[in-house]
Amino acid sequence: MEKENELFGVKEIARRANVSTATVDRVLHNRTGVSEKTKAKINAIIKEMDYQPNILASRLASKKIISLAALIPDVSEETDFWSAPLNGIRRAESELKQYGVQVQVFLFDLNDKDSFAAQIRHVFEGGFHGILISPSFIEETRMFAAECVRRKTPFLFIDSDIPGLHSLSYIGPHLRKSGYVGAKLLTYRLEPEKKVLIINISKEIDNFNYLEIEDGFRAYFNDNNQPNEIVRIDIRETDYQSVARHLTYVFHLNKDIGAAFVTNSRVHTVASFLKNSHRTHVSLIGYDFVKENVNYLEDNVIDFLICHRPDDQGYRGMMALYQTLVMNAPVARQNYMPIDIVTKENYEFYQN
Amino acid sequence: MEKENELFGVKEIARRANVSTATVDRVLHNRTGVSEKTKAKINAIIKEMDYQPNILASRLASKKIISLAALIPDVSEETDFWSAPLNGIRRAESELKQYGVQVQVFLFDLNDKDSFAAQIRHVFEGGFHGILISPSFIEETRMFAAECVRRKTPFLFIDSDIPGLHSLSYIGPHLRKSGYVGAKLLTYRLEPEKKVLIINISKEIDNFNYLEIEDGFRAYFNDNNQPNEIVRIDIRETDYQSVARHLTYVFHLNKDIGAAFVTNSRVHTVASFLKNSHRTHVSLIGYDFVKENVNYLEDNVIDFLICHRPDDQGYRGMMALYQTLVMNAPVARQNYMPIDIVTKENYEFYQN
DNA sequence: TACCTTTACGGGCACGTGCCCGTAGTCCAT
DNA sequence: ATGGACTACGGGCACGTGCCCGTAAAGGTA
Repeated sequence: MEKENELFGVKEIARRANVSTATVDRVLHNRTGVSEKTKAKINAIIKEMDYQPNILASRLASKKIISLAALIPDVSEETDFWSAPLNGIRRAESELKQYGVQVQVFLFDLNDKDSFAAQIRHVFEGGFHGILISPSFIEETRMFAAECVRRKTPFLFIDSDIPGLHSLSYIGPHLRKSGYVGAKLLTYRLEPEKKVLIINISKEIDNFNYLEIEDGFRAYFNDNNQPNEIVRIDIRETDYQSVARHLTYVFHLNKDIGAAFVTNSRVHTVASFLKNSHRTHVSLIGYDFVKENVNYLEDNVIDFLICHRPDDQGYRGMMALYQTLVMNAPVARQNYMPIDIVTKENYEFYQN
Repeated sequence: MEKENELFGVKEIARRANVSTATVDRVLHNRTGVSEKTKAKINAIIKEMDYQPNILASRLASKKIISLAALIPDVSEETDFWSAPLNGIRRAESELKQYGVQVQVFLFDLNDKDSFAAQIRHVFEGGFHGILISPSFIEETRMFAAECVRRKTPFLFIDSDIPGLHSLSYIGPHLRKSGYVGAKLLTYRLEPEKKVLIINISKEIDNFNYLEIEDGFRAYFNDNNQPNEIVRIDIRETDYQSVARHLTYVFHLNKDIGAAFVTNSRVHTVASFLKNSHRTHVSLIGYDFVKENVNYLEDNVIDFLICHRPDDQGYRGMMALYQTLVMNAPVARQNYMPIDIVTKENYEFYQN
């Protein structure tokens, strides 16, 4: 069983053009030292036979390594959400290792804008060929993007997007639609006279993500003439005591709340409150497949979790950078992840 | 930026063992022609330095191609479900092409046991190195598996499993849990006095899948003391007229059916009936992301679709075969896919 | 004319592995 | 002693590409 007669290599091109493989190589990597005439001839042949370089041989022969950087939040005691993307990044790393690709991960503190900026500086010092970044702080990301454009370094965003910065791609959820799905699930069995509570727990003020999600959530109510009244609350402190205090107040003011929607992964804090205050009849939906949340899912306090395959986001992000740099294959500007619905019954099979 | 000093090749092993690379190679591929003493010495060195062969170089140097076969149902006018796994198989094929892997797909008619057997014969004539198969007919699959074992050809099942046949792996849903999830969704907003209808539409009698799903479905009712009465119906003809006739009868006998669960992708036929008979208030859940089903999802007739990433099943199946044959990496015997919940609101992002 | 520079190209080694072929050494039958 | 068969091993080419280095030809300068 022999490999089919694919003489479609540089040698074949060289043969047809009556030149050496070295000259073909120069054309392929558009280096200097080839006359315009020869160049045109070779390019014509390349195009005609739709030459696809053998990446195995290419990566084997090339001593150059490709170095990629990933800049994402560190896991904190608040949430281990980012361990999933990191996991995907590591998975990509081990796959790409033998192809001469090196990956370096830079972690920053989600509550510390300066650590983000500092790590960006470190990334630039490293002179990487491609960068994956979670654009957690808008202004800093803007400057980061500008510098990347200047250096012509491809970069891409995961988990949340900042449009218009010439990123190679965005890999993450369609947040508006995600909120839309949340509203569907939350109202699926909700009685019309009950109120719905939107809860946003976040220290960051300029939370672009949150606005998108809430917008989608409300859009569902409009589109479907959902009669329920919507109450919303912003909680700027993330500790349990503060959250409990605010929620106690809200539930005191609104006796007939039938369902609550938490716009991020801190839904477990709300779950804890509902359980402690014996309000588990309230439907609860929130985000992300993190341990604490799954526990409350198991416990029937959280009804549904919405997830966007964070592991895959990391993996695909790194792979997309590799594809661009090595095969310079085109990558879709928007790469929306599925909006997964996780319940007590199916979570054990959820593959992040 | 140079590649790190990894002298971890056969050359290094040869140097340390004071032999030539050819001898190391013989040991690595346990071919004959090496004395026991030398063999032991080389094996010790290999183990000590945890030698990882360079797959790039290996595949490049090897003229042998690896040929894989995929044996799956053809798309029919009844359902295009199997276009998704086929798609995943093609995706794997194009990725593996440059690694010297060839893929050949064999299609059979789901309604024709003989075409299945015939294609199995063709597969064996091809002398493939690894085989992916959808074990649609149990007896024929048994014989297939026995022959594979005799030939020492690795094979794996996708979409449904037949345990105990020494398949390399099963890649597909945990059907019992899948039925369990279906029951959860179906009863989520169901009133206690309403009845639940389980519908199985299938020409095949020995439908192992169906039994598993129904078992899981009923298990949910038991585990959660769900009060609803369950009515079930088997329909052996798959055309609309037959289905409508049977359903008309069932709905006539049971006035208070509040929800229906279809155990396979033919849920669209039921949806059509419900719509035509103005019974869209009945909650409806079924399987698989196929065009017709999505249309009724869009139309609010089907509430939820349960899916098991058929595309991914094909992709992962081929990749698993490749991993075993080339890197001879271990593959998990059971590879359960996520149980995805697809609704009108999130289907546009579902990536099969 | 002698020498230098630039342009345009070919030769050939390297990457790490697979594997064919050759051969020195040993043992045994003629 | 000669020949044949077998064992245990080394040499070396090939896979397709990257890229260093060498060089002939053309053109320019003193």
